Amino acid sequence: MGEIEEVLKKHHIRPTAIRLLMYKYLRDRNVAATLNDIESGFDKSDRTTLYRTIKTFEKKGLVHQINDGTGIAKYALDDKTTGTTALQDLHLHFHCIKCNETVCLTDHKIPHISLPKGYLSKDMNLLVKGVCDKCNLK
Amino acid sequence: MGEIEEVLKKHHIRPTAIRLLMYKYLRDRNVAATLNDIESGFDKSDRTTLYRTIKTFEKKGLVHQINDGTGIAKYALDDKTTGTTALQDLHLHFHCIKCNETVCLTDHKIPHISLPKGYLSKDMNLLVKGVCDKCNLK
DNA sequence: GAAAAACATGCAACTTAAGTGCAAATCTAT
DNA sequence: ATAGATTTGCACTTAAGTTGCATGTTTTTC
Ligand SMILES: [Mn+2]
Ligand SMILES: [Mn+2]
Ligand SMILES: [Zn+2]
Ligand SMILES: [Zn+2]
Repeated sequence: MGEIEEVLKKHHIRPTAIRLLMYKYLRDRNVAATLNDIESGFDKSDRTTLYRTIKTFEKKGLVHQINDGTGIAKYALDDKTTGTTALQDLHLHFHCIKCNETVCLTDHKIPHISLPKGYLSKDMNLLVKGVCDKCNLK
Repeated sequence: MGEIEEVLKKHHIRPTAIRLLMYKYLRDRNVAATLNDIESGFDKSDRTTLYRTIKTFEKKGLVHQINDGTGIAKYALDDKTTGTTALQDLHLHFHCIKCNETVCLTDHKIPHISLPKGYLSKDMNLLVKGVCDKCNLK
């Protein structure tokens, strides 16, 4: 029961009711969620609170934002199997142009990229657009 | 004089005054432009017209949209040094977190990426965030 | 070359995601 | 218990993107 509570506390997030619910929501979902998705997942709560909650999660390193080219921000829980959040940790994101869903391919890392002289890399995002396995079967 | 006209015609775009100006604007710029950038570059013209012009350019394969994570669409001319617009052609984009500018690194291609079984790739976007050469010197 | 059709432009209005201000509610620490 | 800090909910704002429609311009047809 207190398992999620522990996770939040470890990230210095006070475990309020909504935060516990949102964490569960994100954990039980296997695709990235927009704020609208999250809002639809809760009957009761207010959009602003959900917005600030996801931003708190993001700031505290619990979720990461994904930009899949649709212009609408999506969010997914960080992969906590790797203890360290190094730059090597950067995985690729896949956006399906049929079902519009976006997933983290956490074990597909971004290969090393060489940059022109003078350029310094701090972060990377590799987005692949195409058709996902589910949509491919149909 | 008719050089730009020829380029537009080749892409089945009628060479109106605004279109010629926007093409020139984009060509003489070495960083990707937002619609606001373009708007600021012209004293006279209307935002909607500029919007539809850039969308026409995009549809006809003259420019490509770049999503650099700022949430604001940017545009840059396609690289016409390579005659073919194949999937191999995909280059990487660099967004400087200091000056907020985004550039096409057209000769830095995206390396081959393997996907899980069933996934089909149609397009890719590799975005690197960091500090550009100009900002690095300061 | 005039008329019709097709396309481009400008203005206003709409849509929607994102973000802010502020007061009420809740939680934490003294 | 009280004071201080944080969280929540509601109203409102912002800004990019987009569409409808009337007018202007170019191209095609006859
Ligand atoms: Mn991810
Ligand atoms: Mn580019
Ligand atoms: Zn799909
Ligand atoms: Zn810079």
